[in-house]
Amino acid sequence: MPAAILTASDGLLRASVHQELRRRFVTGKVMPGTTLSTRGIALELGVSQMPVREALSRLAAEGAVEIRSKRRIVVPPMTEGRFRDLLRCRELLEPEAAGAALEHIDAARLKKLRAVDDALGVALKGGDVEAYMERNFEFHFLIYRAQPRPTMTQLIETLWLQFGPYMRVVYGRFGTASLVDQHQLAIGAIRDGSATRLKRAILADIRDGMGLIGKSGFGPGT
Amino acid sequence: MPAAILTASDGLLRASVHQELRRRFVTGKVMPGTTLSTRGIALELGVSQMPVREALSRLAAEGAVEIRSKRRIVVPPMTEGRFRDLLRCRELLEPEAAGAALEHIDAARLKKLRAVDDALGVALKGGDVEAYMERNFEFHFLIYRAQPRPTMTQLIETLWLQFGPYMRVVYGRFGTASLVDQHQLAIGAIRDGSATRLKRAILADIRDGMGLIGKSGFGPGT
DNA sequence: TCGCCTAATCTGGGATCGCAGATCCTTGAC
DNA sequence: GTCAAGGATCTGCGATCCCAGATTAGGCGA
Repeated sequence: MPAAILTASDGLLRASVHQELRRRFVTGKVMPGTTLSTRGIALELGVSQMPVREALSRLAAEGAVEIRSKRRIVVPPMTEGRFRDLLRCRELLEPEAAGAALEHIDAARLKKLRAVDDALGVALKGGDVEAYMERNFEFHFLIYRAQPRPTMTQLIETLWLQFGPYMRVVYGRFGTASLVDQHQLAIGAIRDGSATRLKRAILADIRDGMGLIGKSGFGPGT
Repeated sequence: MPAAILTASDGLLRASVHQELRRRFVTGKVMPGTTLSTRGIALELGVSQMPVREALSRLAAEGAVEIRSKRRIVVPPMTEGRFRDLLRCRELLEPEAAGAALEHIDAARLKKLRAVDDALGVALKGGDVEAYMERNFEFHFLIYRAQPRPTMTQLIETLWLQFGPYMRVVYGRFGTASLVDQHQLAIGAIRDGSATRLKRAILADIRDGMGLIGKSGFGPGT
């Protein structure tokens, strides 16, 4: 049952596939430890194996999937070491990106940010994990992508690609109820044009996730 | 004339091809504006188009090559905006990576660093641009890779992948004579275990390159 | 001699085929 | 009932084929 048939109308088929898989990763629609197969995804998406192969190859390059020995493509389980590593990179890059983006956030984008944050709040209260992750992704990258230059944003995306599946597990285990909406602070900082406060809000938001992780631990089931 | 025939003995052919192309980029063996062809590289490396395609696809994902419209894969020319963007990321990540790596650099690695720096000094004096770039890459990543966790190093590698071709142009235009060997300061800082001085040395080394760029400009020929 | 149009060629992208190896399930022996 | 062995099957990877489109060069007309 092809849930989402991709067509070549978008241009490059491989790009569509990559985009679709990427979306699934950052929004936590795949779980760590899952094994993926080119043929399976190809069937599901209604395309040939070829574009799927190249998309998975790219995801492997970005560290989102791991190609074990042969014949097995898995979403790597999170370990404490890898988690700390990724977190350190996020703490380094994301506040910086937000600070650089600040001056490029116009009124229209700020309005969109508020709208996304509203939707995020609803998902948060309702305990809708998937919606929360989608909105959260949208919120952060609305900020980062405001920068005219994309390099740093691309680096951050590869980090989210690796975090996504694991965050989904953590949220699924603990729910989103205990999350504080740090985004309000970010919006306030943007409104006031304060880079310092914006950076601090982003940092706090990142570390909020870490709080949950600390309670969760890194069992083999993750 | 197949300068380097790759065989599947290494394991995955696509990985070998990717590695080989990657090496060419970071050491500046390809020039900005060059067009690459899958068939051409496949012939040169003695492999089929397929591994080359996937390798180029990965390089495109990493920003090292650009797939224009259709039928053209080019090494993107450097622009001032892109350059500043990449530079900012390097300034942010590389000193941090070096600082984190410091405690993991043992005597053996330090000895290797000195050896590489010696070879680098020879290349610098002799004006051998290619050798200089190879040694320079080796030097930096001997430090960064000392970290037990690879994420930050991988991010930095994608930056070098984009810088490499352009640095080659700059060095080719101005020579390496005017470069100061900042690496001695780095080695001294490592010997003394001073993270602060190490970070400063790395930052200075990065900005040294920028000095040349400032004199070079971003003509359409780049 | 110059310019435009067309055809041949070369490109990348997708589909399909074949292979080697790993996994898994069945079946048979104890 | 249990366990192991062997085959069937499914996997990813590389090779090859084919197609649409873009580039280019050559030829024809003015």
